[in-house]
Parts: sequence; C-alpha cells; structure tokens
Amino acid sequence: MTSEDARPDGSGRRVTLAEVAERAGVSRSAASFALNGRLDQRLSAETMARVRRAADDLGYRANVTAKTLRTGRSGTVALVSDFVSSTSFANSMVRGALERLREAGLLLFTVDTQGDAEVEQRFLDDLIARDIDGILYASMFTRRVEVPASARRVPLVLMNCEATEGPAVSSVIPDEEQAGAAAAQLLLQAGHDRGIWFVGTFPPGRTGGDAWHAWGPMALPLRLRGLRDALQDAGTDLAGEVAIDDDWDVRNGFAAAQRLLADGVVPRALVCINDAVAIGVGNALRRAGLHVPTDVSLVSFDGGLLAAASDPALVSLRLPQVEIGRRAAELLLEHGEARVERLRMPPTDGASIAPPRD
Amino acid sequence: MTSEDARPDGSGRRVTLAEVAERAGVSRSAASFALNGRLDQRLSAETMARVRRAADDLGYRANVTAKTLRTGRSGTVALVSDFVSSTSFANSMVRGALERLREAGLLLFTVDTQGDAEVEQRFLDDLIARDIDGILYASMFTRRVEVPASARRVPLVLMNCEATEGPAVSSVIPDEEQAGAAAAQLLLQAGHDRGIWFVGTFPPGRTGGDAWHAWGPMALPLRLRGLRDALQDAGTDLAGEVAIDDDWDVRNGFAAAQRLLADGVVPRALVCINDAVAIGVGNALRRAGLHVPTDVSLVSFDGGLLAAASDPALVSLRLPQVEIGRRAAELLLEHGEARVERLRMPPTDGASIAPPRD
DNA sequence: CTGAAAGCGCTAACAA
DNA sequence: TTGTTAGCGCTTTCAG
Repeated sequence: MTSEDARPDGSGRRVTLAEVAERAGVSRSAASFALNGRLDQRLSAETMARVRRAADDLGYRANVTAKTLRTGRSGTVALVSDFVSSTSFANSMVRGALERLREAGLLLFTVDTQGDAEVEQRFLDDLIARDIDGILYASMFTRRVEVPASARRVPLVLMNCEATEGPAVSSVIPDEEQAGAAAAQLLLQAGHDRGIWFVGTFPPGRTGGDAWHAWGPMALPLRLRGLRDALQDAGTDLAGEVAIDDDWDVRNGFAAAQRLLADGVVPRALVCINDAVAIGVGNALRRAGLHVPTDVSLVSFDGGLLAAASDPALVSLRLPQVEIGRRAAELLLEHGEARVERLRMPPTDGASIAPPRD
Repeated sequence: MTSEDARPDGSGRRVTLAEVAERAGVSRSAASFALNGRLDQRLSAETMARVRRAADDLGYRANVTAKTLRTGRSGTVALVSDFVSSTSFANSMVRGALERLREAGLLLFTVDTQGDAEVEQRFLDDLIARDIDGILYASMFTRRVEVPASARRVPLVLMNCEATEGPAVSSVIPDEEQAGAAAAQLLLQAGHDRGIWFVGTFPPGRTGGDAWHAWGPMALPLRLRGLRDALQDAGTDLAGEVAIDDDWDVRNGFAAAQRLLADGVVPRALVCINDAVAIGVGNALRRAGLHVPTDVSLVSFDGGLLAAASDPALVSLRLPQVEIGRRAAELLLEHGEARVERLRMPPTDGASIAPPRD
C-alpha cells in the first residue's frame, strides 16, 4: 500500500465505515462503536479487535465532515482577530493557542479582519456555518472591543482585549498596570529617584482621533498609572512626559528624545511605551554622546525581538503573548464561568539599567 | 430579531433550507437552485426572488458541513508549516496567503508541526479527513523538503521551500541568488571593489549537523554564489568570509565581527547573512570606534523589523514573504501546471552603504 | 419550469 | 451482545 492512495487497492475513493464493517463482518453501528472506543455498548473484545484490524488493513480514516454533520461538533476553533495572525507583532499568541489546541486535538481556523467590521461579520457567519466549537477573539493591541453578537453564539474567549460589556465574557490580557509598577520598581531598586521621564504619551489635548488612537488602547493609561502610583508610593514622581503623536515606532522615539534633549533636559532614566520607541530613544541618546545605561537608564514594554537586539539589551516588561494564547485556549476548553484573567508581564533580562551617575 | 438568535423566533436551532423552501412555497431543490444562483435551472425570476426573501426573513445560513459532505468541497485550505504561523519571523507569508484566500472566499486552517514528522502526519490525516481543498506547505527557512505523500492527495503548493523531487510540485521561493548578486551590485555601485567580507558562513569542515544546519537551508550557498559571481564579473572578489557556528543572531554577529577585528582586519564593507547578524556586527563596529557607513558599509538579507530599527537603517535584501504567500495561494487556486517561481528580493531603503573612505 | 427522491458517511436510538 | 434504520442538511438527477 502506498500511502498516497486512499486505500490498498489503489482506487482513489476513500474507505468508508461501511466497508470496514463489511470486512469485519459486523454492522456499521458495531464498527462505529468499536472505532470510537465506546465501552458502554458492551461489544466483545474480540469484535472490537476484529473491527480495528479491518480498519487498519483498509487504511480507514473517518470522514470528519460526516461526523460533524451528525454530531454538530467539528473539532475546530477559530482565531478571529484584527491583525494578530498576519503581522509579526502579536503573533506569538497564535503559538500559545495552537499548542494548547493541539493537545486537545482541535484544529484552528485563522482569519484576520484588518479591523473591518463587515469583513468580520462575514467571517463569523461563515465560521459558525461550519459548526466551529469555539472562538478565540484577539486584538493586536490591548483594548476594549465590542464583540459582535454572532460571536456569542459559540463558546468565546478574548485574547489581549476586554469586552465593553465587562466580565460577562472571558478574556485573558496582560497586566499592564502591574508592568508599569514593575518598571518603577526596577528603577527605584537601581537607586533612581528623580529625573525619570516617560516617553510615549498622547500629545496634549489628544486622546484619540485617527488611526489606532481611535481604538482606545489600554496599555498607555494603565502602564502610566502603575508607574506613577509606584513612584509616588516611594515618595517621588515622574520628572515629565514626552508625547508621541503617531505610531510608537523607532523614528518617533528618536524624534521624541531629540526634542527632549533639545529642551536642555538631561534625563537620568527613561521609561518608554514600547521597545521600538526605546530603540529610537537609544539612538538619539547615543548621537548626543550619552551612554546607556551609565548616563541614562532605559526601561520599556513589549520585551520582543527589538529588546534583545538593542545594544545594550533592553530591560523590557514582556507581553506574555504565548501565555495569553495558551491560557485563552485553556479557558475555552474548560467551559467554566466567564472571567477576566490578567497575566504578569515579566522583565526581560537586559542591561539598560544602572544606578544613577551622581 | 436579535442577531444573537439563530432565527427570528428566538429558538436556538438554525434555519434549514427546508424551512426556507416551505416558507417560499417551493421545493427544496428549487430553493437550493435559487440560493446558489443556478441560472442553468431556469427558475422564474419571481421564484428566485421569493426564495431569497424567505431566506432573508428567516436569517438563513447554509450549513457548510452538510454542503461539504454532499459536494466533497469544503472551501478550506490548510497552511501546514514547521514554525511559520507561530513565530514572528516568516509570519508575513501567512498574511499574503490569507489575503488572497479571502478574495476567493476560502478559509484557512493553520497548523505548525514544530518540525516533528509524526505530528505533521497526524495533522495531514486529520486535515484530509476534513475534505480540505488544498495545502500550502511552508517552511520557515528556505530549504528543500520531503513532502509527505499524503499531502500530495490534494492540490499542493510549497511556500519558501522546494520539494526534493524537483519541480513536479509547485513552489514559490525567494530568489536568493539574485539577492546575493544585488548585494554585490549595491556595493560596487557605491565604489567598493576590495575589502568586502562576508559574515555568516558555516565553520570550516561543517556543513550541517545539529539544529537547523541539518535542515539544509538554501539561503547561504545561493546568496554566497550570487554575491561572488557578481563580484567576479566586476573583476574582484570577497576579501574573506567569517564563519558563524550557530544561530544567525545578534550575539553571534557581534562575536564574529569582534573576531575579525581582533585579527587586525579593517574591512570596508560587510555582507551579513541576515539582519540580526548585521545588527550584532554593527554593535561590534561601533564599540571599536568604527562608524557605519562612513568607515564600513553594511548590507544584509531579510529586510525585516530589525533592518528598519538599526541605526543607520540597514540596506537589506528583503524576503518577499507577503508576496510569496499571496502568489502561492494564487497558484493553488489556479490549479495549473506545477512550477517553481522565484520572487525577487528587493533592497530596503537604508543608509548603511557609503562610498569607501579613500 | 418544478418536485420527488437518492445519497454523501456517519452516529445513535431502538429492536432483536 | 449485534443489527436495522432513521436521520444530520444539503445537492442533483430525473421524471413530471
């Protein structure tokens, strides 16, 4: 038998349960029970073995479509997101989910909607029409989302976002506020108590508007709150904030740091909204003759590729994406009470923090 | 009608074609023809409209599982890879494929095998048992792969890899050799004709062995050949090669450059096997007091996030991942003759190349 | 132009 | 213990 053929006799057709039953000399139901290991049907061990052997001989594979039609369960789950599967940024969530689902023998559908509600609706309709057993609904940025009603028709867990209607729907998100506090702790422990700036707030008078600002990301306010609260608990506060008017990328981080330096500020530590901004900030510092970490300490958030590639490597509060994906899949499988879980953002081990100069 | 309900009457059950037919006062077959727009059946326009209206009124969604069982076509494709969907590196291929498949109304199953042949076999069996319409078989590194026979049972296109059995199976891969030549051209055009080193060959006497070396990546030999051929065409050659014994990452790039400099070599240009290595090399150069690009020019391959984050931004021959994904999906849909397509790797626009000093 | 009926491959209630 | 049978919801042939 070549494995390229559907069956040993070389014909293209796939082997059906009826053929297995016939070969084993039993009824189709007996064959079905035997192959599904249904002990409650009290088949004789001998019959079971005979059916199994027949199935092996014929290279039988159950037709999952037929099984799904009959049972209503497909053994599939869909990952519905804006950009998660198609961009590298939050992509590790897919890994976590994939791992856990595989352990449970489930297959994953992947769709990205590019943030288009109509596209999303069509995908959801199509997926539900395929009897998917559950939905993992993910967002690239941590934010509040309005979950389409049709997604509620099957078990649902949100990844990296929270439902506007609150904890009625399960979700797994990074603990942004804890991360903000952790950033503060790292600096405080190194001896920093002043000259600490934050890079990456919205420009004054602007809380949204175009592009992703309109999506209401939760990261900024929560990180900032955790950071300030922790600093204040230690009897200090931020020296100031530097706004970024657009994407949190390398170029804008660079520009923000240049503006700060041009104002004559000599920061001792900078907390950056993400790794890309921190890299840009680091580039600007270097060009200004300032050395990280001896002149200026740097902390950021994300803990991705860029943090590791930076010289020195960045201390960054890592988004626990794999863990989010895995845990969300877990909750989906558990089928328990709805709940919101916040996962710790641990620091990467970098070398961008040192005690202040003086 | 709340869209949360399966049907207007609020019951959980989904609306079936039979119910639509009944409401429209036609037979199930007529309803089927109308909803599938089968003009060949010459239904009266009036009937068609009536059926459509009934379907709308009831919120009818065809049960795709039943349709699949009947037709043998599921409207799904599977992306089977080692690590592509679960890591950020080659992930943009998913985007390209996803885009093209969506245009064709197909849904995508995503599975990653972590390079485990047994896991892969199980996934393939499961997918085929679900009547998938095709397979996109992808590899994270460009390499030759042994495609499991069972994958050949459905239309198949390889992404970023070539089948060991040659062009009998379609594949879309980056044109690595062209990229090597392009790297040479970029340097030659800037006036470089000597002191050009390559960073990232295998160590002497080692062509494989552990980890990914065993997977036989095609990138290195092809890039190197394109590079050397182009240099030789211009009457020059590499000044030498620097080996990297392990992953092509930032740390190893750093170490390689330090070794080179410790040997007293003063390179004028370095061609690095990928962006990460180039970043490491850049870090080492900077620490040695050498400035990119005025003292040393840098070119690399990949053209990813890191190339853009580098300061200065790297000139890098970009892996056309989105294009590979899109084109592979295209070939899968076309159903034409098997063929191997090589896609150009265009240079990113960076600032890491300048004319040599002297 | 429309309707009846077969059947895709499987599961599970029920009968023997 | 085993076998018969009725569907799951849809498409499609064929007869009207």
